[in-house]
Amino acid sequence: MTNLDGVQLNFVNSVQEAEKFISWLGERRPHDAIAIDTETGEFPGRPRNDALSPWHGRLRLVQVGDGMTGWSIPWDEWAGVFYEAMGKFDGPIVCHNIAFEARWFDVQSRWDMPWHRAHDTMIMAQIIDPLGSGALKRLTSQYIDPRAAQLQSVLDEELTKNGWTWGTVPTNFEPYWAYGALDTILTMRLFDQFWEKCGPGKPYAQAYELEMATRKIVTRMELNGARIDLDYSQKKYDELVEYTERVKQWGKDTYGASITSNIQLVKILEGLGAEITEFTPSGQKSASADQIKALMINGTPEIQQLADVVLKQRKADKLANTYFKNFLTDNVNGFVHPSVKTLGARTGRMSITAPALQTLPKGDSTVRRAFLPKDDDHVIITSDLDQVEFRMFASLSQDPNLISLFNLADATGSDPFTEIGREIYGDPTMQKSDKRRGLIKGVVYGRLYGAGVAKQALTAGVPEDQMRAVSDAFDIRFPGMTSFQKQVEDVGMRRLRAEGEGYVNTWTGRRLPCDNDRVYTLVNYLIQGGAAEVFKSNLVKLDQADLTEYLIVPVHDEIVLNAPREHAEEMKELVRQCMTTTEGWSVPLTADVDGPLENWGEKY
DNA sequence: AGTAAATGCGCG
DNA sequence: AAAGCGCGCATTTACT
Repeated sequence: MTNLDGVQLNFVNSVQEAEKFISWLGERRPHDAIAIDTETGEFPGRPRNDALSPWHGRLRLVQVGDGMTGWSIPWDEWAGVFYEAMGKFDGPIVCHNIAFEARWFDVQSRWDMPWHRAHDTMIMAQIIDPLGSGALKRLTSQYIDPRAAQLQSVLDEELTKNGWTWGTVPTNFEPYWAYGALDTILTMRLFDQFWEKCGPGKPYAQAYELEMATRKIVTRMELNGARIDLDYSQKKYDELVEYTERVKQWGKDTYGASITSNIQLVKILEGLGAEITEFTPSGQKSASADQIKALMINGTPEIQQLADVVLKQRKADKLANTYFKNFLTDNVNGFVHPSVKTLGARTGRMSITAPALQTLPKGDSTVRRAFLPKDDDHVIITSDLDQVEFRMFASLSQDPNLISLFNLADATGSDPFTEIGREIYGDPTMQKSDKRRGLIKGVVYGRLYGAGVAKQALTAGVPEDQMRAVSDAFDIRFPGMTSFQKQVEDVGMRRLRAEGEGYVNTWTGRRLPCDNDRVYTLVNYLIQGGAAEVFKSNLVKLDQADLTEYLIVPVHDEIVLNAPREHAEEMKELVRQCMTTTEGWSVPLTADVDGPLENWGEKY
């Protein structure tokens, strides 16, 4: 813990102050690094949320600082000083949440983030503590000086008192610019501490390098955006809303209650003689799709009709309001620019919001059809990793039989699950369409997620005895799977007892902790987290192949991209190579490529 | 009135 | 001995 005694906060609002700032910038300092931050706001009268979007809001302050001194520069009046300073400065630049700053500079300035010498203390914090909040305020209280939060509180009170927002507070209001300037100092203090764990030769060096490279690429994807067919989206939205409204009214007219209220729906169904057998986590009678589907099999004709209508209504509502509505409201000139957290999940997976492009329905093409290439000269191509988690699991388990079956499948171009099925059932004629393949997948993914045989049977929709037989056969044929799981859990338990926390380290050295009462989840974390890092490494390879400008969106183990119409086939081959990993694993981590497509939905 | 929790459902 | 992992979004209901 350090403290903030003696720090200096400055405001650039004159030629003299500007000269002092430029002179200060030339001084020597630890790491020769500076921190950069921005304050942004909505345009007066516009929605508050605009303050966070470089396409809707405006830059208000840009701040530069080191461990002891911070400068706030009002953007409208003194941007020139910032450009001059950045023209001279060639040392490391540290930000807290660099993606935010980089987007604003990209959209609203003629300065671009020099990623090759840039750092992010939020990424460092999330690697060091995957479960902690990355918020600067909290990190400052924990690592630097709890008093720093007070300045923020003063500012919050002043904003309220004066009726100001982030868009209307005067840039020369001292608590505002001082708060901004202090953030650079706090960022640099965090950097000093975190560098001890993330810098070259330190435990998290490889993980940090991978994350910074990923952040650069993914930020470019956010800026690229995804082109939306607005006419189609509007037409579908209108159709679907018209349908849902009509059905809801029918429910009211027929049953005098709302079929979109689950409580009321359960009452209606029971009134018709239905028996509810499913329950929610809190013990209430459930109106889930599974329950309703069961009623469609067992119920009276009237129950069946209602069940059918409810499921159709839910589907239409989901498509209209979760997808098409957001495409229409979120787009900027026909492109949606999603927000991607590159360390969104505790395992190191990414998560995407506004809109949630990782959750588009894949059962049919209705929603994905709305995603177009960026212009007429391009087409869409996509590339998916092949069973990446299972392949990593096989590789880590070092089970020779499992590994050789993957190699056999790859050599003959067949399906790994089918090869395993032939082995398990002793039936070399088994085909991919065989129903028993589902049980094989159930056992594999059940184990990857830590499910018991009962749950595996439930998911696969077969009797438990049948699933247990398959599971037992797995243990006999591939004993390495269970022994690997046991080993991971044993290490986790030992660490929990010795260090107070169970955890695994992925292949880059990243540390992934579990909840104390769920040590069994570590197997999944190791696989899921390791696969996320493999995928991120593939993004780096795509970047090194100069394909970043074509990238659209990452979906866990899939990348979607534009390809020049005339060179789609060459690009497919290049992408396939970048998405394939053969070094470092006993089973090749292969990838498939699809396209050329006129829209994302053509694949479905 | 605004926030949180519960519920349900979309994805890998 | 047994344990389904990780997310985001919309709506309804419960609570302050």
